[in-house]
Amino acid sequence: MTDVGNNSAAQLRSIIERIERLEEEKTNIALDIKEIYSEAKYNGYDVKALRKIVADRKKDRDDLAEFEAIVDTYKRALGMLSDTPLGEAAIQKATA
Amino acid sequence: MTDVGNNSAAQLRSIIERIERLEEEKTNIALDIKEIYSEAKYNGYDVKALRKIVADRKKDRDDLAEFEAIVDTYKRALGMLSDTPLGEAAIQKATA
Amino acid sequence: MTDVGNNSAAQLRSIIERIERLEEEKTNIALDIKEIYSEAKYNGYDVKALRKIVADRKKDRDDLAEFEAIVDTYKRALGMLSDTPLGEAAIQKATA
Amino acid sequence: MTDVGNNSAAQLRSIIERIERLEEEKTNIALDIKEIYSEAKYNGYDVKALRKIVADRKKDRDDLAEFEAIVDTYKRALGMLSDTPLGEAAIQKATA
DNA sequence: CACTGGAAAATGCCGC
DNA sequence: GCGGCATTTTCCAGTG
Repeated sequence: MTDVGNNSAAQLRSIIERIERLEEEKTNIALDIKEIYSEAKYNGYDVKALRKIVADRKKDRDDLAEFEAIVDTYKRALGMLSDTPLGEAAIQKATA
Repeated sequence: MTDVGNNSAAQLRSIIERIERLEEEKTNIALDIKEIYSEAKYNGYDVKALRKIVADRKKDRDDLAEFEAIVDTYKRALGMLSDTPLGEAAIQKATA
Repeated sequence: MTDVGNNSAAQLRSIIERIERLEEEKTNIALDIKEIYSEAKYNGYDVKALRKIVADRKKDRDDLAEFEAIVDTYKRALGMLSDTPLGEAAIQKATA
Repeated sequence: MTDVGNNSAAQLRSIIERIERLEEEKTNIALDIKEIYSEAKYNGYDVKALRKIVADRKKDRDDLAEFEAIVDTYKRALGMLSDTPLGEAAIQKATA
């Protein structure tokens, strides 16, 4: 086997193991989340409602992020004007 | 608003925030995984094949876990025999 | 092998095969449904909206079925009165 | 209302009704399957075990399909060699 | 009658 | 940008 081959094998192993390590962490976190929902349920909360709240709040955040991305795009399009009163006005008009 | 109400609101807030914190961690880990795949792709690896390797290895682990669960069931079925030479022999035969 | 054993094996085989045959039919129908959605999408329909319509109509049907079950319960509770004007009036009042 | 509107409405109705018809068939088949499990349970079979058998057999079929897909890929990769003795030998070796 | 486990549906992601 | 695929979420029946 060549050195290249060895390196490739070692590199491949490294890739796979890093991924598996992270997948495991992800799974554990998912379990933690489930546990919180379970506790909440035990404490009388409606889990479905909780999930909806979390989802809605996430959607709000995503919408906000999208909005800010648009604002950034406008800012970039406006270039150096963005930090002048005129640029500000343009942005405010565009994002009203 | 009553104290109970305050407590409930605080408790609810705590639940939601803990979940959202964990969801964020989970998302970040997912991003890390994606990044590893991206790097691998950049280094000439076939991402689909890598995913298959990871999935197959996971499948192997799951199969092993299932097998061990069956073994545990057998062990339980054998009950107190399990700590006797006879029980040991039976288990070893069953799990060979 | 005993006759009982044979019968059992044959019976088991029959059970499994009948289930698998039905599962296959079910899968084929699911594929047909997917195809209709695909065609609809190709024709410019919003698949997500279509799915919602189907779900809502199903819910309506279920609600109607539930309603009719309640009516039946009332009718049964009212016994022979159910086919008299008085019974009708009672049912109408109860289901208003 | 325009003719186009009418056509669209009719088309939409057609789509929805075809889907609902198929959904109903699917539900009926699911009920048939449940009935078979119920009968089996009544006859002393372990339903959970039956489900596992069905699932495992399906898994086997899926694995075989996947394997054959890989073989097809190899065959395609071997291209025109496949109808020569050398190509045949290679394929047979690869799929042994 | 609430809970768990399993089927079905929906969503998001990836490559083409 | 779309279809296929994998994951996630929802739904529901069986069970204690």
